[in-house]
Amino acid sequence: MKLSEKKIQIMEVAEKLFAENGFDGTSVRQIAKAADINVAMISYYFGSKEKLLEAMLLFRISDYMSELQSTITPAMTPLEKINCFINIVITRVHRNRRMHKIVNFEYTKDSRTIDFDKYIDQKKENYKIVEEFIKSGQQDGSFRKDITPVLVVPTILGTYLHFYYNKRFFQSVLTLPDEAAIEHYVHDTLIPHIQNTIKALLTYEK
Amino acid sequence: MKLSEKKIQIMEVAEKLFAENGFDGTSVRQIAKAADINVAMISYYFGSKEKLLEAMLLFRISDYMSELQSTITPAMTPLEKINCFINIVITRVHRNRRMHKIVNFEYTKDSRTIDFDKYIDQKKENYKIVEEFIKSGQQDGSFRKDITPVLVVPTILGTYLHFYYNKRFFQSVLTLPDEAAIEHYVHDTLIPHIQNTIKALLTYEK
Amino acid sequence: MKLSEKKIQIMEVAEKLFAENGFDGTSVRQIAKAADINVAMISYYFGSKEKLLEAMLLFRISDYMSELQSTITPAMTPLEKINCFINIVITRVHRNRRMHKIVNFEYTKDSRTIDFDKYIDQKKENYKIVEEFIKSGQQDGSFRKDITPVLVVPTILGTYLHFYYNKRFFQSVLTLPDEAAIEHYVHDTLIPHIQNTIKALLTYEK
Amino acid sequence: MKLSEKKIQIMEVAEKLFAENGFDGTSVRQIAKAADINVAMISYYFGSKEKLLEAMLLFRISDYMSELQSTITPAMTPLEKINCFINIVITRVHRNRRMHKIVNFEYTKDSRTIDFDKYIDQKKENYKIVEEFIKSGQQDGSFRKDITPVLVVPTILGTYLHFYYNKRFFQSVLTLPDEAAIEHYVHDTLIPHIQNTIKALLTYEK
DNA sequence: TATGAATGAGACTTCATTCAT
DNA sequence: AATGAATGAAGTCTCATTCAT
Repeated sequence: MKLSEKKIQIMEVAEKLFAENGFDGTSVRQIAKAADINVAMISYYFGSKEKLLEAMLLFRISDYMSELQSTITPAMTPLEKINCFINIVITRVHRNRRMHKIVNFEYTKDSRTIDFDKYIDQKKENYKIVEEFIKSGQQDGSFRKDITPVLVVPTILGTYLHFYYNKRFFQSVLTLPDEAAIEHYVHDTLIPHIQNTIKALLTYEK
Repeated sequence: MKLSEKKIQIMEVAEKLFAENGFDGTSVRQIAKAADINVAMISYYFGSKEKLLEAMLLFRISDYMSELQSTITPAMTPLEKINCFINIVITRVHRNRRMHKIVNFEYTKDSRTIDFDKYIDQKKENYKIVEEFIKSGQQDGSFRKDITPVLVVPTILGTYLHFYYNKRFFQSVLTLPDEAAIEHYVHDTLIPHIQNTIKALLTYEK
Repeated sequence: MKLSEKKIQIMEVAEKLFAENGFDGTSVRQIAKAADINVAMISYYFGSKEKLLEAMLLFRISDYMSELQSTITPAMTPLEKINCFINIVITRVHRNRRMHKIVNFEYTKDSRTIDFDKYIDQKKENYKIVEEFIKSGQQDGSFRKDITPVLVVPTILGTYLHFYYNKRFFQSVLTLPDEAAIEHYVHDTLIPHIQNTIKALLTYEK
Repeated sequence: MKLSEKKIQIMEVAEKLFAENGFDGTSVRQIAKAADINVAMISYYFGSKEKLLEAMLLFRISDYMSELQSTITPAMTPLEKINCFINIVITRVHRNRRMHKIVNFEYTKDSRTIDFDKYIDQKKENYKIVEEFIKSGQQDGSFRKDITPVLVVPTILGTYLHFYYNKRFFQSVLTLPDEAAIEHYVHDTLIPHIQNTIKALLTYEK
């Protein structure tokens, strides 16, 4: 499937609406109207509404690959690696926060008919990387040994996730008037907070 | 609105289905069928599908009040208070995880027409309590001073949230075959992990 | 069927609502609420919504009988009789304008299942009376001979009817702020206008 | 909104059914069945049942404009003008009697949500025209001065209205077996009757 | 006698998709 | 390749009535 400009435009509009109103809460008519195309185009281009979501996922995921390997070098200490990972992953997830929100919700559905395999693969990749970093830190003695590596990811992503899902609340509490302010807050305060938290968790001596 | 047995049954069925398939992804017909009642009963009892959700929220929230005040005593140290809070809140949220999932999603919708006021009030209460505990720990010198109290909640709840949203993944990775096993894991491992994390964050010396 | 107080109250409420929103546009629930009774009462008392309408008609019609014979005396001239008739009939119809509006509309329905026989009988009575008056006037030379008596009634009732159906319009044009003002206008201006019109029609020389 | 053949067909069917059974008494299913289209088409074409009625009104009204100005010339006497007006208006109203019946009823509803503005505008136009004719006749001395011009319209239209609403009664009394016979009666007898009545009213000397 | 609960039918509308061009 | 028209299914809700007490 080639990515004509129209297709991309449709996927971007769909991502926005799916994130705002949910997959079931968004009709193809809404998408068509917002993307200024004919309703029939969606079935015509993607086959169905569900396949549009799948196409959008693939589009976003392919947008995504292997920034990690090029910035995290073997010379780094395990803690530097973790910090670097947190920075890259949260930045990424924040950039693609809409897609992540959609998946997070749709993936848990019982009646699901959507194919999330590619997304799940990537997710597992992330878990593996973090586990490796932590284990190497545990081996060289810089990290505590009584940490379950697999639970570190929920703390990293969950903190961001909860922040984003309650965006409106934090906007008001932290006085973040617009998207730019949120952007800055994520980079200047939230990411350091998460890095701090994980560093403390991994290196704290009882 | 009195709570007849039928009403409660409908709300419980609805909660389950809303959590599994989303609010928009669940039809009143499905609910009626699963609850073994006539479709018209939902409008008859609650007025509308949306009001059913609101009634269910109130029902769950009223289930909920003031366990905190009776278990957290002034004699405790700030750290003990925080640990106690984490334990109670995560246990609670886990017990009502379906409701929280539903709200988490529905609340972010742009087109929302549902009244979440009571729920939000409770949420704000939680934030206030945590902030107080942290500030008192900061004053008596037991906690670091460079922590943003408001960001501690996302780390607590977000960790649980992310765990629950990826339940299937963790079930397979951590070999948790059934709900009982998950229950034990949450209490025996996840809650301590979160307590550990927060303790480290608050008391870690650079 | 005895006319308990409750029954009368229900019929009066029903008449008001039927006149305001039509028979199909009024639900038994609305009636029950407005009359402050249980929904089931309507079926229980009257059998059905349609039978309630029929009962209301009978109630109003029996309210109604034979004022004419006692006020119109043989000694009157035909014109006096006509004028007296106009006065009595318009006053009556105005008093029962709601019922007349309902009947006027429901009676023309194709899918009608309501029994209007009693009402129609009364209507025919009216036509006969007017015809008699006119014919006697034509015989004694006081009325023109080229008038179709049966068309005089539409002019009398139609003028009032059109006035009432466009009540809001006339209220604004004629500055009639409330029901009392309308009442006065009907008696002081509209009835004389109709009497004038009919007198002119019947006695005018080309 | 362009007027495809299907749309017109739907509007005509709807007009018939609304006139026969009322707006509330007619379901979109009935309309769809009678027009031999899918139920969804009504929403698809018009948006809703109410908007279908509004579209039908506009369609009929646009059918309607400015026959008056081309037939009523300044050279006519006021009486000729009035007679011409009666002829045109009654002919028109009779042609569109269904629409007028519908509006007459729906417009008086308290719970009304339908936009009748265009229709009302036209109605007001009619009133203005009649008033002008009458006033000019009163000025040149050919009409009586003690007539309320605004009450002349109810007499003109009300007479016709009452005749039409009691069609079945008059059919039997006047032996009018079919629509063609009614048509003739309206033109040959009813319109002259109304013209006679108004002429008498306006020119009669006490 | 009187009522709150409950019901099946049917109301209007919107849905994603397909058809004919 | 692209689209406006059209469709059947399903959505939520309200209806008048009946049931069980």
